[in-house]
Amino acid sequence: MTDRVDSALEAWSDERPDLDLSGAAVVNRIRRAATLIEERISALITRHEVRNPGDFDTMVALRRVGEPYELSPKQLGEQLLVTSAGLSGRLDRLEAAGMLARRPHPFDRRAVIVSLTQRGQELIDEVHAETLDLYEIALAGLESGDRQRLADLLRVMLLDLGDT
Amino acid sequence: MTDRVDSALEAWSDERPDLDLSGAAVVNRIRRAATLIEERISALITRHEVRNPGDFDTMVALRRVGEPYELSPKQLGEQLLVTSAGLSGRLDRLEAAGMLARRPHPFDRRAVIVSLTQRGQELIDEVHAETLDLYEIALAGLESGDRQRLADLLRVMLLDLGDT
DNA sequence: CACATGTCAGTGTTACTGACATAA
DNA sequence: CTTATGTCAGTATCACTGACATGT
Repeated sequence: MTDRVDSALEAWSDERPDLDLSGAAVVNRIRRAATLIEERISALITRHEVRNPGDFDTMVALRRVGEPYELSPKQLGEQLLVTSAGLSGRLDRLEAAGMLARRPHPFDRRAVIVSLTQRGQELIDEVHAETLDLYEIALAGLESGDRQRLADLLRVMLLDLGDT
Repeated sequence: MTDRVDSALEAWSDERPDLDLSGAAVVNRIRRAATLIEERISALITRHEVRNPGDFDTMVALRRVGEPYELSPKQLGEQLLVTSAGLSGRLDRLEAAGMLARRPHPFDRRAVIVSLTQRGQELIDEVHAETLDLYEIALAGLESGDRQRLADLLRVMLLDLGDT
């Protein structure tokens, strides 16, 4: 069986037979797989009242710290690599959707504490479960040993790409 | 050695030890690798007068058809999955940058023929060569057999994801 | 006074929707 | 008249920059 990357590379090698495309065969598959998975995740998220992937990531960051699911906008911005103003906008949307709450910091009156609401926690866990299901669909054709091999090969790549 | 996906999954399994994250270990690496590669490609493109990845893809579509590197906006839009108005904007930018030219269709006076200029062709080939170099860097840690294995495993995934 | 935190207003980017001019 | 092609104007989305209010 041939996938779309096979077809695309074939078209290229007709046009440029001088090039070695073995690297492209790997990297383009990675890019294509990421695109397809992201499409599905995006569709999945959209079904859950939080349209924007960035907003969703913001909730994930809060969920990941564990009880009591609280961070300052400052900390969130650093984790998410978003400017303070950009983050402010995300928080506005998420607060309006009832996914998180802002309250004043008890001692530092400049600061704010952002916390995931009950509803926000539930949504994250729900989406997360659905995401794992989606991954299982994507990996259905690979047995456990294949998965491990794939993960190991990809780790080598990531380390080469400077993923600390 | 551990990459960022290892760290992230470890944090998650602290918080949710009930979940099986072996699928996430694979898929998140694919997503992360795609992100890192796309960052580098984006940086590479930006150095070449065509800032926007979509504009670049438009040029690639023209390059790929081979001599004389011509398509109609209609055909381009279908290939690139962009609306006609959206494509029109891309063509405006690329034409202004001297990368392509529009001329009237000889018989159909509604239609237009878009062609890659000499400069556009050179730019595509240059960027393409640099992209292949970039892929080599990403794959430096994998020998030829590993690459083949990786490509094969990813093909299985893509076919499962419905990549025709 | 210098620095930190968070928000707001205005801007830039890019593609979309819907309307339109022209032609087949 | 219906359909096709391409363009234009206006809109939406989202984050950024820079300015600002407040507080340490």
